[in-house]
Amino acid sequence: MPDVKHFDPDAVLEQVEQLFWQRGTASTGVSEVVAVTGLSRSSLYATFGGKRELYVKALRRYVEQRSRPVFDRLAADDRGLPAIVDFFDRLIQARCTGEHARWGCMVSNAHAGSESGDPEVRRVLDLHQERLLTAMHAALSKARLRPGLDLDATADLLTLLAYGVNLRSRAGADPSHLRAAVAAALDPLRP
Amino acid sequence: MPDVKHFDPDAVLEQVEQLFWQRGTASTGVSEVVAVTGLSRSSLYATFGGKRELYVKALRRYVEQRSRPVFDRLAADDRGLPAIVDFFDRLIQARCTGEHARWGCMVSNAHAGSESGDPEVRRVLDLHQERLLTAMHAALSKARLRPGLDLDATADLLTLLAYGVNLRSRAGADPSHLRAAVAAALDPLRP
DNA sequence: CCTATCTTAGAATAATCGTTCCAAGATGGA
DNA sequence: TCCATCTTGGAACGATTATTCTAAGATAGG
Repeated sequence: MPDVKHFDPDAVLEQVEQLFWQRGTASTGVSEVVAVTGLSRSSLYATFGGKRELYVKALRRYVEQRSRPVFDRLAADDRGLPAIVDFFDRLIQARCTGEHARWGCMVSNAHAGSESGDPEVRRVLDLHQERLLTAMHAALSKARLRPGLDLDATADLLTLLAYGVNLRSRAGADPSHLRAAVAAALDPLRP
Repeated sequence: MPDVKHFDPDAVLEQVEQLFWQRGTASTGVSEVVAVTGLSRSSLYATFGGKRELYVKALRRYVEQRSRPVFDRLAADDRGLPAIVDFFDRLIQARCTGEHARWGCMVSNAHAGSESGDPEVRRVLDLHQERLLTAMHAALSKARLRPGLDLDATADLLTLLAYGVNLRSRAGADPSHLRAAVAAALDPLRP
């Protein structure tokens, strides 16, 4: 039997994900990927393909490993509006402090870059959007809300708000302002 | 007296602005700038400096020539909520149809890219944000609103919503969904 | 221990990057 | 018309880009 890989592909993919997340794909060279991962170019290309495929795989990993658990928690939370408040609190916390502060959201970043022209990337963006929308809708449907409220439109609104938070947090937005804006969106929903 | 320029610098800057707006700075080469403008590299560098300064100048032009008039109109509109409805209608129209459809907003795009790390770029982003916030606040302050509403927080919310619209429009978001989301944000403001 | 088969390190590739340079061309006051 | 002074076209620059290739190293069944 032949030789086996001398590294864990998913651990490497996580490093690559963080690199592309923080700095984008267009302004990150393969040399930097090599430097960060410690892999040789041969191993990199043999395992993941070219730079484009590497980026798509890293983006997919972000959606599955980072976004998915958060969306699932939101969808499964039965508390109603507090579930949504919690979602935004955690979002703002993650975007403004800690390890990934001021990195924004990798998917939101992909929207604005030239990578969004790639059909394969676009499909990942749409998947992300649809999942967030669905989770938000589920959480909303379990809340006691002001009568006559349009659930679909409100879910759309809160989803767009999340994208706005992601974007502005990258430019150093004040977390307390972000929290106040979220409160302004959620307060009028109450009966 | 020496020779004079054989071109109109602002007309060229507009072409460059559109190039960077649509494709971003990291994935647009100086060769493409040369190709689109018809200028020689000498003239380009003598007039605008290097690529970075060219991008910043193009971004500044966007903020002054594209955003500013729209924000001014919003701030000067005395109709109250209809002024804000109008702002978002025009925004969604511009982002989803016509000449610049699916380009997003150059400033929003800059948020997500690596260019947002540049302090000079950051200052332009902050200026844009502050102007939009101020205009939104002015328009809100002239509206008949539900009592007890937090004007500052609501202005923050609507500003973030605009960024969300900008982002999602680039990925082909359905304009009618965007309009419904905006309506969901504005409806509960009414008394 | 041998060897078929894979992985690895790193040199080499051609293309493109942003920038500079120089000679030729254009300008308008003297 | 002459000329000092700027602009212009385009070649040239070294650095960096993504990708490929080759030779050496590692592996595990026979």
